[in-house]
Amino acid sequence: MPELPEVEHAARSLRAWMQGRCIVRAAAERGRVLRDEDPRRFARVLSGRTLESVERRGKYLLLIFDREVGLLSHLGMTGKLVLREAGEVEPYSRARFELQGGQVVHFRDPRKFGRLRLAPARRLAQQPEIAALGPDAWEEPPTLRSLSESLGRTKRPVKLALMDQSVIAGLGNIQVAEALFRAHVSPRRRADQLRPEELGRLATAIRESLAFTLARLTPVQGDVSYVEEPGAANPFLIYGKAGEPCPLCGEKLRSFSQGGRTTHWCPRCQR
DNA sequence: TGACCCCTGGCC
DNA sequence: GGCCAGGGGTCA
Repeated sequence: MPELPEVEHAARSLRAWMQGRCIVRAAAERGRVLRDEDPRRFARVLSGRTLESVERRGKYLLLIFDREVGLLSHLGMTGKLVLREAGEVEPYSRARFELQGGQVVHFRDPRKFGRLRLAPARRLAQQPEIAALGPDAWEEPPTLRSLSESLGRTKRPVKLALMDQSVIAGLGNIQVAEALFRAHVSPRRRADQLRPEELGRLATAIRESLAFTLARLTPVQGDVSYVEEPGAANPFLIYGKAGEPCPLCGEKLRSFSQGGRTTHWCPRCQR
């Protein structure tokens, strides 16, 4: 369930698995993931192509095949790219790329919130969803200056502003909660009322939180395990830990709803 | 800005 | 059986 670190990891995995390899056959099921795209066209356009490059912008993947065919991908809530041997059945596989030599890369997505869309390679970056993104939180890390400009424009709570992909691209519910905790800033604070020292701490905290999560996702193996999956230990500082003691002060961590999503925080550390 | 929707599985 | 879930989009 991907935020920037998981998508970055997916990009690295794709490069390791597919870059320079010929897709003997591509296929996809008709339905939400492909939206209005015809699966027959998907198969026709991508079969026989070679993956040339994979880029990440925010939570989107931009794949380029043979310099001309582009594929825009978003993993949604439950999307994941996995490498399997030929003939293995992959549950919830919505699309697959059969590689020369027998392996298969599946776009697995139980909840079908993910997306795959063909577009001319040349115009991938101009697709509306990509053009609407703010600076990438990892490639163009936020600074005191960039945050004071982007957050200074909105009266929304800082939690919601940081979740807005047009403000900063790549952060989701977990990374925002973790970064605000690291910065000692309350998620309820009005974005335009943060003091310079708080913005500076927040810029650092965002980079640290992303680096922390990304470090746990490497190295690339045959399969990609997300940081938090059913049964896995929760590696985060406060996310998903409401009711447990704060790792810094021991106060009980809390959660509440903000913009329809759960926000985790420490009422004593975050002001 | 908030409500609701898209989907399915896992957990209590 | 009901609630929850890290994504985005639309509508009033």
